[in-house]
Amino acid sequence: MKSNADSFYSLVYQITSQVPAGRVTTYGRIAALAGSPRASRAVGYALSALKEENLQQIPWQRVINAQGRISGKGDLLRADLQKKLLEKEGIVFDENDVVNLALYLWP
DNA sequence: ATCGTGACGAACG
DNA sequence: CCGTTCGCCACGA
Repeated sequence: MKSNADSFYSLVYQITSQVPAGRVTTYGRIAALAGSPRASRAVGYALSALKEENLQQIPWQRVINAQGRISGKGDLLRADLQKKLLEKEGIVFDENDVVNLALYLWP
């Protein structure tokens, strides 16, 4: 059986909320957990729809791409904020602003 | 139902 | 490192 009131968006938010501090996950990973391993684009689309209210309750900053890098397309301010928030949680970036997913990837 | 769009992913050069 | 190309999926008009 499938979820009823939970759209793909809600599912993405639910999963994102489960990511603990000090860890990160990728769009593709969330898509897989949501039941669609190839819906990575849809995941990013869902997070882009987040409003200020949601930003307070959802750790969107812990979601990065499979290359361990921040996307924040069209909004570099948001990308800079994301990096700061992650570093604050203990995440370390290398000289190229890339995170070692082998160390922080969740689940 | 069809089309355009997008915080993606992997493969190539 | 960068840019390009193709494929995948969900959503709104």
